[in-house]
Amino acid sequence: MAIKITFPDGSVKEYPRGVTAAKVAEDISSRLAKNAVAARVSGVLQDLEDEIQEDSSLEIITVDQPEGLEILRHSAAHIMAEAVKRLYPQAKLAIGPAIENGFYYDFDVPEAFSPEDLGRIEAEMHKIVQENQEFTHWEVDRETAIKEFAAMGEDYKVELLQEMEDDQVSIYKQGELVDLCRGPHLPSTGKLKAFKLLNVAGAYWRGDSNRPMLQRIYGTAFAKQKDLDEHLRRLEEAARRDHRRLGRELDLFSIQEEGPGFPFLHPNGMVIWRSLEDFWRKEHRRRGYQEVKTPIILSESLWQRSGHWDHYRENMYFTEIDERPYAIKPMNCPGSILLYKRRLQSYRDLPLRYCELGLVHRHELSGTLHGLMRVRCFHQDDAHIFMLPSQIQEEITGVIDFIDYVYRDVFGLNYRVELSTKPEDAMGPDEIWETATEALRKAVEAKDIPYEVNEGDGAFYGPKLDFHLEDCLGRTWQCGTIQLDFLMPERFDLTYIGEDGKEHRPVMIHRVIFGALERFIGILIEEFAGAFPVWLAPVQARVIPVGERYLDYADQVRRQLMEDDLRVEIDARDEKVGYKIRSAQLEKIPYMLIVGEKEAEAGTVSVRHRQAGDLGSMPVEEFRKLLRQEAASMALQPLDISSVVD
RNA sequence: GCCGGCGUAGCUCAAUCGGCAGAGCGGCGCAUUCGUAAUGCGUAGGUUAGCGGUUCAAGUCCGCUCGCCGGCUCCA
Repeated sequence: MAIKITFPDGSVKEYPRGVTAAKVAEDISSRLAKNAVAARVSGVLQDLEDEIQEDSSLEIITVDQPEGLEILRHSAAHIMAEAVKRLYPQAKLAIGPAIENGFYYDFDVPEAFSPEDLGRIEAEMHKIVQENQEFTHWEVDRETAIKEFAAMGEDYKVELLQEMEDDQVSIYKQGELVDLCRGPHLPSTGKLKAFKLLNVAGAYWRGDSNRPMLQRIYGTAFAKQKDLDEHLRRLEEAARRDHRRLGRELDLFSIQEEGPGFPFLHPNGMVIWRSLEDFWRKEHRRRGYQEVKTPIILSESLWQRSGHWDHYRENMYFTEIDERPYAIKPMNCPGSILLYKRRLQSYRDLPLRYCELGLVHRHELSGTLHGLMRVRCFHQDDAHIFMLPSQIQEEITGVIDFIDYVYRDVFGLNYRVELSTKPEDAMGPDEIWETATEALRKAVEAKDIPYEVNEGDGAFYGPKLDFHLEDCLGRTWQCGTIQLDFLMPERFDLTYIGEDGKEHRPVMIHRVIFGALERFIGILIEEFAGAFPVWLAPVQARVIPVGERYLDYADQVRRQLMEDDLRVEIDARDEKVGYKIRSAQLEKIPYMLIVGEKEAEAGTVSVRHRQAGDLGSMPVEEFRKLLRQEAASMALQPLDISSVVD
């Protein structure tokens, strides 16, 4: 009895019924068989050793494919679990998935793993690989599975099984390890060549801080040792662009023991800050925003009215003035709302766009603080748009375009969008949430921007579109957000006078572009690895006189450049040129201007760029134009001299 | 907040079994006046995160507190 197997290229071949994908792969080429990790049979991923009983399409999945690598990593997690069970028989298994760049497995063990334990576990894994144990699997009905896992003391697996809806579940076994798993897996443990355990961390069972804390071991695995080495090298490189390290090395900011989560901006960091702020102001002005400033401390009663008291109190700081209770603002919206309410508003004046670089304070859990990325006080580039219901779409779209312009066009950053929906602890009725959520959804979809839905992650007053940026290790941070709010206007009884002379209820958008200046600067530091484009660079050019005799000329050059507000300084230290260049390079200063006898006589500077190297000499005036233009255009790459226009 | 790890000079790191706290870089001083990634010599710099304990003796061992790092939870 033969069955027909259709391959991805459309070709069809006959094989005996019950043939395995492994045999088919072997039939095609021994090389394919060697790299194969699983098969996709009629669209479903399965093991290579599973028998194929009917006419099917077949794709052999190899380790070179993303799915193949994922299977490899998932199998690595199982091998790690087996190693852990051998060394710590009392360990209970929780879950162990493949993740981006690796895998993890959560264990419940009486004592936490130490970093040294990882070495032992890794060594045991190597043994298991050596033993080349086969991965086998079978189906069993759920009730039986529950009994069996209960007998093994695998309480977490039992809990998972109890919540599953399928009648039949799939069980995998390799060596001594029996695990509840959908698969597929490698044919055998010997296929795992390149892996490494990276670190161990606590993780709550099911991500719930009320449940037990388990021990999570993270590891990574690749098809080849070369790929693993490359990945480890990238991790090291990423550590070098960590904004906390660069922040110290480039003297941009610091966080002192006296104020955990409260960053200090140094003179160099402040230059970046001011450049961003100038850019921010200019861009808002031309989009019809009006800048405001609202107080940092406001009466507690305001926060009760806004709902923060009920929904956000845990994150707030409080104080008392003249025996009356006040709160330090965690958000800027109530302040903007008070400004809106200060007078009667006409429909003619809407949309009213108030923007504010507002300093907010939030009590974040100590364990979550992270350099500039998560702090306890930060400046939001906030704005509140008060508008007619008919203006919702256009305003949302305007903000989406604004964010896209800033992220992509200006900074060259890639971002990911999430639509965050109603949280559990939310104000207002479901219908309003639905209306608001749909309005946001409609706006992103109209822009054809891909997005994921982040269920239950909205603000307590409204759903939001969140814009995430990546740091050097690929961790994502929420930066921009657009929140649509029907509820605050209600609570504060906001109104505008409509065409009909009657009072109507406006709708609000709360939005940020950078998110927080602090976080955005953190992202930029890592994105540029500290080598900021000229418009942001704390020092744009450093004049390096080759000897003391040329200090006067160096100063003349500096003055000339400073006339255009360029940030230039002189390295007047009594050191050799090579030394001064090295220091400027390490400080990642975009341009170095070497001046000596020749330059002083000709009125030129010898230009060196931090990446391009020696660019030869040019008249000071020409360099001035180049630098001015590079700064003004917010160029991400150095300009070519020939492109500079007068 | 929770789990684990870590904390020595401004920075990077040494200090054997519990036995005199050190080096390089950076800083400062002197010499040198130099042409595209490190000139030489000298010198200052420490409550070994803090508090308590064990010991003849603690950077080292124990306890507590603080901070940092990696995760989890949470969020701009």
